Amino acid sequence: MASPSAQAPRLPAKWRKLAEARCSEKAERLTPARLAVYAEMLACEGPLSAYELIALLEKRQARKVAPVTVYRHLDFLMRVGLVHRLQTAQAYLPCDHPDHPHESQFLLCSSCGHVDEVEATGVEALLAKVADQHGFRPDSTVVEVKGVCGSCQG
Amino acid sequence: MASPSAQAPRLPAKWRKLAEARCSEKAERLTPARLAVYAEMLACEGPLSAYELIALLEKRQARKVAPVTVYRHLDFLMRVGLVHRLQTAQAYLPCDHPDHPHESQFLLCSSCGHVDEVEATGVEALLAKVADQHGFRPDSTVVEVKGVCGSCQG
DNA sequence: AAAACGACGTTATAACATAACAATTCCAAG
DNA sequence: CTTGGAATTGTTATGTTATAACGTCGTTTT
Repeated sequence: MASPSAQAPRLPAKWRKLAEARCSEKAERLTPARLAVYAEMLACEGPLSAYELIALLEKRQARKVAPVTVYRHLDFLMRVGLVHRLQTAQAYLPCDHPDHPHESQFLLCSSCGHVDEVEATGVEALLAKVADQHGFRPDSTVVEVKGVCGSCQG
Repeated sequence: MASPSAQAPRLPAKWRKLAEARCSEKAERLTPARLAVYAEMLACEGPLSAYELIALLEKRQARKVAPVTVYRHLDFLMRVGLVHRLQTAQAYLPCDHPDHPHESQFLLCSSCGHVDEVEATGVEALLAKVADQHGFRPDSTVVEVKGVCGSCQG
């Protein structure tokens, strides 16, 4: 039988601890399968489509992985705040600082594909103000900026 | 043969003028097929998925409409700035004020489905500033806020 | 007129996501 | 400890969204 390391990439203790913390906060269970998906995403260093993730998991685990399985794990990881969905890219990205719940803004480089997750002070407040001016009560916000990152500007 | 009004909903002169203006600015051709799609979207008063739009067009024109056809027309309409795509809803919406090019923010009511397109001063500027602080050169932005609109709050 | 280009039709397929239901595992209450 | 309920996972199928590839037609440009 294969060793555990063949089942999932190494997950640094720091991230595992954070994951456990987020789950116990919400009384959610961090199962091996869920952890394996999270670890795979962290190992990848960048956004992944659901089907790219399926391909990686199938390679890693040497068996078929049904789409619905991965979507369920992704739903879980988003529910507990460990993963974000990039709405403009139909892709998923591990949260950069899962130590606290938050709304983020994303800077997507159209040249290299890198995504920077930032938590800019003022953005959420401004959007809340704008919503209020229109009599709108906001629940969640999506802010994604496409452009060219510093490294890709000659 | 059917009258023209059976082929497309009535499109107020004002909107047609604006559409023509936007197209000539960009040296794009406003063909009858493109106009028909735009008119259908305006007649609907709300966001439509591509396939909902296909269904409406098929009913209106009494013939099959291939998805690729509608997607091409949508691409065109977005290119000239007459239509926006709601990234969080995979849906399309005619621009509320196509008299000038702009970036918008969208307020999506999760209760009634209404979408308010607003052009809040400061939002784009703030996002530009945030991007700059990260050495990022922005090309386009997506801002979508989910919540409950005024009418739906008891 | 010929070449180049853009628009549109047609067929097929790729990519993304969920429904429905069965089987299993986990955990808490009795 | 065992039993019952709830959450998780497996399996199969299907629904939804979007694009690829290629041909034809019509207009514009040379």
